[in-house]
Amino acid sequence: MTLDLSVDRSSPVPLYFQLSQQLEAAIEHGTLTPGSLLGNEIELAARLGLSRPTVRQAIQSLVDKGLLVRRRGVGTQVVHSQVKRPLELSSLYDDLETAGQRPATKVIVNTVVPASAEVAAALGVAEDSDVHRVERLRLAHGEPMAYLCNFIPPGLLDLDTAQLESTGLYRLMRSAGITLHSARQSIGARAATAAEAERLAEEEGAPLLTMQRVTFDDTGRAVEFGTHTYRPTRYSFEFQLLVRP
Amino acid sequence: MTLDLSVDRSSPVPLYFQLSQQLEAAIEHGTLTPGSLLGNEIELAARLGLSRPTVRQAIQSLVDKGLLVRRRGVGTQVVHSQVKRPLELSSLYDDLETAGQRPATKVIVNTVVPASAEVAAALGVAEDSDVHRVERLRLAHGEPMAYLCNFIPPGLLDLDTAQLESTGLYRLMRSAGITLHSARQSIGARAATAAEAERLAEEEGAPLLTMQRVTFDDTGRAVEFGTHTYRPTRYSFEFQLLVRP
DNA sequence: TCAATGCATATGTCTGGACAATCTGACTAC
DNA sequence: GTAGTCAGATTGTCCAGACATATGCATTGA
Repeated sequence: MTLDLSVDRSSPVPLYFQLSQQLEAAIEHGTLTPGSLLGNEIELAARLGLSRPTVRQAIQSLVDKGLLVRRRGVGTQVVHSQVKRPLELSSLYDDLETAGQRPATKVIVNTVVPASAEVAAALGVAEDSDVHRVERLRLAHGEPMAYLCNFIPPGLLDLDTAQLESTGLYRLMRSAGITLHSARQSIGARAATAAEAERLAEEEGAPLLTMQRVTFDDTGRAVEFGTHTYRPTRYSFEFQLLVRP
Repeated sequence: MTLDLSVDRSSPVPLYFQLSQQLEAAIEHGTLTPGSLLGNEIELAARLGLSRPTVRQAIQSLVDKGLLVRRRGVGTQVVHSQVKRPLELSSLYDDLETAGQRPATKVIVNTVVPASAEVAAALGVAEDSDVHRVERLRLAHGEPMAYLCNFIPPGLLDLDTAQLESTGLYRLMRSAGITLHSARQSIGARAATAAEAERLAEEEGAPLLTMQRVTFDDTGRAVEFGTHTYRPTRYSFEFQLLVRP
């Protein structure tokens, strides 16, 4: 069947982006069935009144997302597998919200402390200089799910306790004009200490999932250092990986 | 300082790739210092005798890797942060080897079994149909580090015990002509059972790091389903994330 | 029967331009 | 002095082609 594609040249949305969105919708919707060929680029460009580079740019963006596979001499195929979303720089809050769980946050600590050696190294600030320290308990359906301890360099954003309880840290940062760029993560496990067990309603010695993360903005500045502990019976890290060709 | 860039038009290596490699090397080597502007694309193209799209393609590939940031009206900047490598579809074997540890593998089980419901669903094969089952103990410096249980659909590759002990599963697959494309992973934690504790030289009830993974090739076929348990005192998952703009 | 050759097809690479959108900084007007 | 305006610089988007190269299939040859 011929796909119903069209572009609006009067729109400020780039043409390649209009096309890639329509193709992605068609894949998502099942109009483009997995394994089917997309039809060659030249003909597609002619049909839409676009140039081949523009069509290629649209296709390439979907290849990067893992939705399409190109084969020279063959064509462009729709990957047929349950590709969800590749791993994003997401916050636990957003994860929970999209999963339909209603996340709640209880701010335990929201203060300014001198940076320890570890925090100073992670954030790239001087030792003993002031940094924000935020500790939060994240709940889902009223049950504790994770304990989040974060350090934030001063002057980046207002850390209002009420705001911290109503949304996630990443969302606050983005709305403060910070462009998140990359993060370095480490995921491990260890036995709960007595204090941790108490906070998360677990037993001492119970296995906990741990995550440490340093987040950088697009200037390379560290904007956040976090040490999180999760209840493994309530949470696990799920993500999709793509090979870089 | 002016960067020493050049391209070899007689080489079969694409021009944009030659350029991106030289730029990456310069960044890695410190010749291009973090935060410095790259100089505008037009002038760079003229200096190298290339067209602007070619130069843009080279730069774009480094932007995708997170090494550069473009800003309209400003220029292209070298990100200054310890960007290592974004998360790749890597095997534990390769990870250990590049970390300088000498990995060893002991194949515990290498047989063919009927697929359980869980395995059949993950691999997309019929329940009770034959699949390979491989169980391996991965050691580093003679110490057990992880217990790997994998299921592989039949007919994909020869599962030779000697080969499994001398290299990793992913490497075997790649050399069998399989093009790995994506994987769906889940990382969690739980307490060790008596049997698991014994295999990994831990105590019963000790926290273990767990990973489940289904790997797909570029046709969307599932080529491997694995259930791994790691000793959290010896191993953690470390990776770099990039935001997709 | 099976292997080698050749051809059509599709993507990969590259060119040389054009105009638009955005950011920075300097200049001007109040 | 401050705010608004404008010009220059730079990347973003787009075009119309050209040739290279890998793939799959049909044809040809042994």
